[in-house]
This record gives sequence, C-alpha cells and structure tokens, in this order.
Amino acid sequence: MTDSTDNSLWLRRNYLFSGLNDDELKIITGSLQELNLEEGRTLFEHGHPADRFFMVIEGQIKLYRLSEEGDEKVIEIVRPGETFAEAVMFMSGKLFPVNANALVKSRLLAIPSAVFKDLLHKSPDSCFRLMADMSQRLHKRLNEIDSLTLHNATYRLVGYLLRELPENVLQSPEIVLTTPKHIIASQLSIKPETFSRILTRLSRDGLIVVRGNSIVLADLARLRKEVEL
Amino acid sequence: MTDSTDNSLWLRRNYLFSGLNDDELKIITGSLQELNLEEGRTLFEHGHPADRFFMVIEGQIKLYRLSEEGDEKVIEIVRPGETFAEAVMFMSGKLFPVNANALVKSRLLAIPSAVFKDLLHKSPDSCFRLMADMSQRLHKRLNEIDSLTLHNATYRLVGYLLRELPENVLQSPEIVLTTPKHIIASQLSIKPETFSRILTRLSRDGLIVVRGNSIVLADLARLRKEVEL
DNA sequence: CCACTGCCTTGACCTTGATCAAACCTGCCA
DNA sequence: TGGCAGGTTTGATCAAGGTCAAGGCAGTGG
Repeated sequence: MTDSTDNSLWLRRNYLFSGLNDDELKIITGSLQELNLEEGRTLFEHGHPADRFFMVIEGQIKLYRLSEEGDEKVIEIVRPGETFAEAVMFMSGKLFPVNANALVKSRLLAIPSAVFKDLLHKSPDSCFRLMADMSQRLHKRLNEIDSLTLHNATYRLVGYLLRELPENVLQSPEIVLTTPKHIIASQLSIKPETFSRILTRLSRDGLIVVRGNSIVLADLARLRKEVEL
Repeated sequence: MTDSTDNSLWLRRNYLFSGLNDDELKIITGSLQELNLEEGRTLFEHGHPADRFFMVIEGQIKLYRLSEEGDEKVIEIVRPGETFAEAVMFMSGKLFPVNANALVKSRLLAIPSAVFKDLLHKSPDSCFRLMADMSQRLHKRLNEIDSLTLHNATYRLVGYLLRELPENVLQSPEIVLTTPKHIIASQLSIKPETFSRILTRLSRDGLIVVRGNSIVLADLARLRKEVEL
C-alpha cells in the first residue's frame, strides 16, 4: 500500500527534506508522482529536458553516460532513500546530464522542480540543505577525478571494497555485491575482464576471499595499506 | 591603487554577487581581505581548514591534487574575475579539497565564509545564484569524468583547443596559450611528452600549426569531426 | 654575451589495462 | 532435465600512453 503518508515518511528520512514543516511537506507530497519501472526500463535520457527530480523508494537506478561508439560509463547507482538529478533545475538549459534506467524493478517519486523551487524561495534553510548536498556531490566527483588520474585500477577497486564495508568493523568483514560485477567495474572505469583479474590476484595474495557475490576482506590491514601508499 | 570601490566593481562583475544591493555589497567589501601572492606561493593546502573563499583579481591560481608519490593533477586554473572554493563552506568539515598556489604573481580577494553565509540566509536569490554556480561546476566535473573514461588523450586535447577558441570564429582561429604546456597537459591528464607528441601529430596531419605558445587551428572542420566521432 | 635554468621535444622502450576469443558457470524456463 | 542466456573467468595478444634519457631552445641575469 503506497499512500501519501508513506511518501512523506520517505521524504522526511532524506536530509534534503528534513527541515520542511508539515505544510511544506504537504505541498510536496501533493505534487509528486509515483513511478514504477520494470527492470531495464529507461527513466530519462541524456540531453532531454528536465522538469523534475527523483527519489528512489525501491530498486536501483543506474545513471550513466554513453560514448559515440556506445561504450557505457556508469556514473552512479542510486539506491532507496537517495535522490538524484536535483541539481539539474539550476542548470541553464535544464537538460539531464546523464541517462537513467532501472537496473531492477524500481519504484520512485518524481518531484516537480517548480514546486520544490518555490519552496526553496521561501526557505533559506532548505537552500542550505541543498547546497550541502551539492557540495558533497562536488567533492565526490573531485575524488573520482583524483582516483582516475592519480591512481590505478587496483587502488580504485580496493578503495571501493573498503568504502562498502559497514561502519562497525567488529563483525566479519564481508561484502555482498548487490549489483552485477560488470556494473561495478564500469563505475570504477575498469573493464569486466580486468576487474575479474584484479579480484583473482587479490585472492591469490590472501587479501580477500571471493565466492560469487560475496567478498570477505581477509586482510584489512594490508588492504588499507594498498590505498594509502 | 586598490580601494574598496575597485573591489566592489570586481564583485559586481561576478554573477555570484550580481544580485546584492548596495548595503549587502558594503558588508562584503567591508569584510574582505586583499591578498598578494608572489609566483609560486601557496595559498592553501589540501585538508586545511577553510573559513573563506576567493576571487582572483589578477594573475592565475592553480588548483591541484597530489598523489602519495608526489604526482600532480591540475584541477583548474582560476583567472581574474573568477571565484573558487565557495562550495567548501557547505561541506561538513570545511576543509579545502585541493591545493592552491599562484602560478604567477597574483592578487586576490578573500571573502569570509561566515559573512557571505549570513547574507545567503537573508537572500534566497543569492542562494539561487550560488546553486546555479555549483550545478555548473558539477556539470563540468561530470564532463571531465566522461572525457577521462570514454575518450582518449587526443580527443581531450582537441576538445580543449576548440573550447579555448573565442566565440567570434570569424577572425583567424589562433590560440595563444597563457599557461605553460605542462600545466595544460596536467589539466587534461596527459604527460608533457604525450602532449607534445599529439601536437606534432596534429601538425603533421595539417590540422593545426604550432609556433611556440601560438596554435593556429588550421582545419576547424576536421578538428570538430575529431571530437564528434 | 655567455651560461644557466626551466621548459619543451624527440627517441627507445616498457607497463597497464584493453581487446578478442573461448570456455565456464548458474539460474531459469520449457 | 536439458538447453539457453547472461554474466564471469581465463588466456593470448595488442596498443595507448607512460617512463627514462638525452638534446634543444629560449629567456634571464651576471
């Protein structure tokens, strides 16, 4: 059952909307649209006009770019609770800068930019939240450029594994990949073959143990050293 | 002679401050600090606390990252009229995400984040300007990631040349490099040797004519085709 | 006017990761 | 249950761009 109460709960949970009062929230929930996407369906395409942004409720949305030859670079996998394309409304032209499609059956909320913008106009506080959000994204992109230019494929992969590790390191350091390996590879700008080879090398050296989608970080200390130096 | 009148002119000229009324502008000009940097001097370092952001009045500021081994990746060259590090004030931690130093003798204005933030609190309009600014930067970074992962060194270099070309294509399509070639190379994530080799190849093929810092784009049509396909 | 320094170019060689091709799983559905 | 499809692994080879080393070419200051 998805009613607007559910939706406001989802919104509330996200930092972007956490400062809104009940009236403001009602304006948003009243204006938003629920979308259901089957696996593989396209949400929008690079260069198309954008008049709304999105929050994922369920599933996974793949944001990616294509080269002229059709090569795909995955920019991000958006997961439940997260928003995307909210910065587009401030771009001149307001065109989506990436393609988006559903990696698996997904449910999302579409928030009309105009409605949200109205709200921002009246609430510097919400502006500040959005700016915090944007500066964080900016920082993430900077770090990606850094790791693409200053570091090699192994570094990127090990960095990814360590970031995937939940906070409480106490329990057994196991990661379960929730996305096909070739998608993760593309996010890291590595070809699937190379991705696989790096995993087998790390296994051979005893740093990790791979079984299917499960990767146990067997030697955290050495893995950490790998990305520090 | 640099007085506060001069400074407000510089500010006014930048989109970020263009919406401020005279009182607001006076608050800023009253709080800002002028900095003079000799060639090669460091303005700030990656990871250091940030409580202000900057506008370049004169000179060139190099923003860059360093790897553990000391390799340098130039993120951006900031030129007169442009601001930088204004997004940092919204990051948790508020640490500079890059290093900054003066490529040549430079003069800049330092704007205290707290003062500007106060102003933003009272002016959604200014917030919108800043958000436009940030979303544009976000887009630029995305395009850089795109060209790093989906395109090769020649593509990046040709793209750079075409972007450097002034709007009025009528006049002779000559570019004068205002920065040492190895700095441009680093911006494009190319080694100086490779940069040089690509230039000589493009020359040999008749696409450009290089003489020192001057590059004439001799065959615009073919150059454009190079980046489209 | 010379020599020093920093930048750029050129050449020979090397390394990382890409490409191409084939085999291998594993889950799914007929 | 058998076969098909998608994803993954493995092997052999390739190529783009990096590395190392040596010269060349200014511009600058003594």
